[in-house]
Amino acid sequence: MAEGATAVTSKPTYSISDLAREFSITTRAIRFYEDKGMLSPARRGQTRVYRPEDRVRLKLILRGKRLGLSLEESAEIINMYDPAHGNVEQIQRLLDSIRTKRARLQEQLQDIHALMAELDEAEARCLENLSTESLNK
Amino acid sequence: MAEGATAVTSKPTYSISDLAREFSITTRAIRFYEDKGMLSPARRGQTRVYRPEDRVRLKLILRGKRLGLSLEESAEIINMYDPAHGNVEQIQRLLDSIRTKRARLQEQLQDIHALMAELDEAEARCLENLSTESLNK
DNA sequence: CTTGACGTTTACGTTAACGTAAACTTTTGC
DNA sequence: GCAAAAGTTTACGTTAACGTAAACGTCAAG
Repeated sequence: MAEGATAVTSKPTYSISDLAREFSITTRAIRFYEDKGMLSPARRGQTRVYRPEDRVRLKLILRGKRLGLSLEESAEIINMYDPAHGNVEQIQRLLDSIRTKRARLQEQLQDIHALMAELDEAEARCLENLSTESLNK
Repeated sequence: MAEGATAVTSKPTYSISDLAREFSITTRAIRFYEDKGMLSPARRGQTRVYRPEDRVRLKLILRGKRLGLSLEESAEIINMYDPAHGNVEQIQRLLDSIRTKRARLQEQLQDIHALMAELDEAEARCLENLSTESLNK
């Protein structure tokens, strides 16, 4: 089961270690995300069978991690993609959390730009030091 | 000691709770950062006295947190601001880690833009649902 | 037919980043 | 001058996010 494709015409499936390899994580982590209700792969007997939608969800989880989100926060975001969300109040609260997330992302953008500028300076100082260092030889 | 300024002409100082209030964290957290070697405020007797440089360091720590960095990663970045870094090898390794950090920040930028786009879509779907919902009344 | 690669569940261990509490001293407002 | 507020150290508790290990099933290859 090196490649998960059953037929080129149908949707591909993946084993747990396929996904683990692709994203450089452990199978333990993937099962952990399932325990947390963030993944619910199909089963062939006992064995987990992942479909493209599961793979996308996993990608979203990992993107969240790269952004420093907790699994719970990622779960919240992923649930935003869901079909319908019942009543008006629920939708309002969803809108709220969307806007809150956006605000936090804006903050992160500022932080990243600031930090990048400082990395530039630090790099410049390094190069400076390297050149003066070579003069001492 | 409501305001930390001893004299307007000299550099201001801050108590631990001044900083805790300003950044909405606990004094426990601040002492914890000190335990980790990330802060080393002056002392007046037993009492910690923070100077502007300490405050800046704290800001850098918190910015790191917003970006999902571990305290260790933040410490590494903060140390990049230090005066001289000895020999050429050290500087080379510093340059390496600067470039690695930059790459990770670029990743984060991509992730943020992607996520923001998806938040836009999610918001649109919400508003859509709200309008169709109101028709059902 | 057994070995090895892959899968499963269950459960205890670990690390980071603090929270919480106790027990005590020091400073400050009135 | 004394209670309340703020400071200190020491130490155990907690949560998230897995790691690690045990103990077992399954199936294709040699």
